[in-house]
Amino acid sequence: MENKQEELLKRGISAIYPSVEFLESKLKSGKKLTLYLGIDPTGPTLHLGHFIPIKKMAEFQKAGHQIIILIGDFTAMIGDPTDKKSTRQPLNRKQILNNLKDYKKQISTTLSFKGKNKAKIKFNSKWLGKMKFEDVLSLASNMTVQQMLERDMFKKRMEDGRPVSIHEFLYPLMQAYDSVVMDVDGEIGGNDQTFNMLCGRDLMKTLKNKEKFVITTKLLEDNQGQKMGKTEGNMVALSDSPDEMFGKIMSWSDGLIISSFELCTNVPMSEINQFTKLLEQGEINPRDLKMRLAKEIITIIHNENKAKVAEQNFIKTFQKKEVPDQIKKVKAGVNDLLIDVLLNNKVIQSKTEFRRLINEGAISIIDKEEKITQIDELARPAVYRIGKKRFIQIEN
RNA sequence: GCGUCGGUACUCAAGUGGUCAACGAGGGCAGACUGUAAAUCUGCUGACCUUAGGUCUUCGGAAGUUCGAAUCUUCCCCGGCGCACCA
Repeated sequence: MENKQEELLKRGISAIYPSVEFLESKLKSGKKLTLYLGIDPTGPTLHLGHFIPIKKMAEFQKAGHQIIILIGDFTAMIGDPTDKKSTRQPLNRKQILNNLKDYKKQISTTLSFKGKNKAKIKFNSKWLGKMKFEDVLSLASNMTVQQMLERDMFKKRMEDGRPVSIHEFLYPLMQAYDSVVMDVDGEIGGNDQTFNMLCGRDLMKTLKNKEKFVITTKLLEDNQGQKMGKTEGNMVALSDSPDEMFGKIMSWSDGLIISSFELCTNVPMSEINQFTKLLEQGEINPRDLKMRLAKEIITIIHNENKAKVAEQNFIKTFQKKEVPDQIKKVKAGVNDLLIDVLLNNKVIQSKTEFRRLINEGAISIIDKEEKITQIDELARPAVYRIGKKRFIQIEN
């Protein structure tokens, strides 16, 4: 029991405000706490970065606390300025609704939306969308420009002579107001959200005289502190197939292994510490550890069986250089050109890309180990490999 | 409102009349190497073609000057900075 609490308050945690002791006393009181995680539906898929706080939420849920997932369908229209160098393109309502369509499905593998203590989903357009301008004004009077300017990224943009819009100033305020309306005890989020979440803490104190606690989770980063962003291409999306996840995780740099184990799996910390030692002493091949990592993550997001299958596929495809079990199959006419078939099926972006790939010797027929060198190559029934990762089976 | 500087490809960022499909960096793609990687090295990275070449479309928008414009002119849109305005 004591152990669980320690896990809850330490594992994957970056900081706790106002203090760890404060939260501990809250937990000890035995009261059921309400805490929330805000997600802005800025894209259709959630990724591993979202997963980390979600997983932490799940731990609290298991401990009997009330969990709220707040979909920032209103705030998403403005866009969180965090980490953005320039003003974000506002999203329209339709795009937002489309984005959040599958969120619940993607989250439900981790959090429970069923049973006694089910997680709730709320939308902040419900209250933010109804505010009158005067409501906004009185809310805005609780925060100063100076407070906003404390934000590095605003400061930096000003120094660089880049625009900072008023509506972006309002973003942290809106997020802060979410806390107040929902009257939560605490909030969880990635440590890049610290500023926004602390604004909520301040506002809660001002308006409700209540101490909201804030838990920030660590971000995925390698041992050199390099942040793993979704722009880096290998960010695992929660909607990825097990095979895709496995491949992506295996291509992570080794430095990411330990922190990923801590943040994304349920492997006990004692075991993870053991891994650290083994790695340092070179007594274990990082590849094997990564395979374990991939399996653990896929088990949580999908299930154990799928994780095993994904592992088998990976071994088959990459270690033994065989073709994966499930590849895209496409029908083609006898006289169709390969270039057209690939283009029509969006395996390649343009004919020019095809030419490039051919020049690079990247396209080949698997069985015959034959490289395609002609642009007017016919689409023969065979399994083609394009580069390392793309496969397509053409049938007549 | 006045003045001034600026808006360049996925991102950042050079270029200021022809040698510009546009230097460089990041990202992406491909090849070599490997542990599947990462790092490193090499090549590619607007589109279309009969491909060491050609054609077309791009440098905020529109019109113009010119044999020729991302580069010059005019107007417009959008931003930064300074000044003014502060009823």
